[in-house]
Amino acid sequence: MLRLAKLADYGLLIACHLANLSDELVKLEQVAEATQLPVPTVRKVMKLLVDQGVVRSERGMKGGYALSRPANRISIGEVIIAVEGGLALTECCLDACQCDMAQACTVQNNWNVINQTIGEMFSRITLADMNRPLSRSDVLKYVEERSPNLLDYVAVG
Amino acid sequence: MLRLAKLADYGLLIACHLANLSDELVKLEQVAEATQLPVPTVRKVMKLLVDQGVVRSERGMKGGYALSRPANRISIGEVIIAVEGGLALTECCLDACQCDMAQACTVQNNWNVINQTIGEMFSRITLADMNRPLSRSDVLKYVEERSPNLLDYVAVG
DNA sequence: CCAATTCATTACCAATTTGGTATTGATTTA
DNA sequence: TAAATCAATACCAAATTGGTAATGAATTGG
Repeated sequence: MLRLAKLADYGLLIACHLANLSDELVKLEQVAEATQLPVPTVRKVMKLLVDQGVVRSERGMKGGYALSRPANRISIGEVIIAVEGGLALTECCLDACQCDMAQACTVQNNWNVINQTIGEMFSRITLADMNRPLSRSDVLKYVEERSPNLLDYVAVG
Repeated sequence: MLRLAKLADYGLLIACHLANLSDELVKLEQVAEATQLPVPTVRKVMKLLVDQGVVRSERGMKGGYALSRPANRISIGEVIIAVEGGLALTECCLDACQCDMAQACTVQNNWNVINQTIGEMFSRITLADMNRPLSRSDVLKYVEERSPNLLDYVAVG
């Protein structure tokens, strides 16, 4: 139903791995071994994470990778967006609505609302959270614990 | 970030269209025209919807398609699953966890919890809901309005 | 200053997935 | 029996995606 690209999944795995090492710099190959992922793939994902400021890197003999912030200040949404490059459940209505049906745009707009709600949930779950078992009610808390102002921040319909 | 396949999007559009016609049988071509989708594509999606019991069909000269239940008793989750054939955000840990990292499976398990939460949200939003503008707080209600028992139904960690 | 190590960047490829098409068959109505 | 309409199968082309290879740039340490 909802698909998360493998690379995004990898990115999350990698980020959660880094989250367990605090500030220590780890080499690409170490990460690859720890996560059981191919080295070139880890390299690719790392680049994306570095580009988006989720991970910092240092070159040279003592170089390596580490999270650029504490794990509890990096959201999984940030990681996913970094790797997948954006968030969009549907494609229509992004630039200009080509479809004629007025009703279609109601549907599309509703999707956007749903999408944003999920996106906000993802922006509230951190890497630190992901490294300990989450219960279902934990997840719900992330949805519910938003400021009332935010609730209707996005005007619709 | 989260991608919904085009076909699933189409399926939703089609289902929402049918939802506006109550029990009236509509022909494939009419649906194609109304939704601005290619006829063969609509046919493909229809087949999936019929197979899963979301839509009923009748052959012959007075044949056509209609929802198999009232629009407020068909969830968008049902439609999406019908077209996409299942729900899975990630792939690991579906059959057997191949990865060594114990931590990896914590992450994967958390994903499952998140996935199920979203899935349940989708099972609470109906086609009828999708045909009127939803506000963000509406969406939240669907997440919150679950019985307390359900909350911790899925044991984790 | 040079060599070794490690990350950065670019370009590329192979394979799966996906959206879409065409054709032939089955069923109902008139 | 003929026309209309859905059903089913097989197929294709294009886009996406996961993964590879090779070369370049920066840092450390002798």
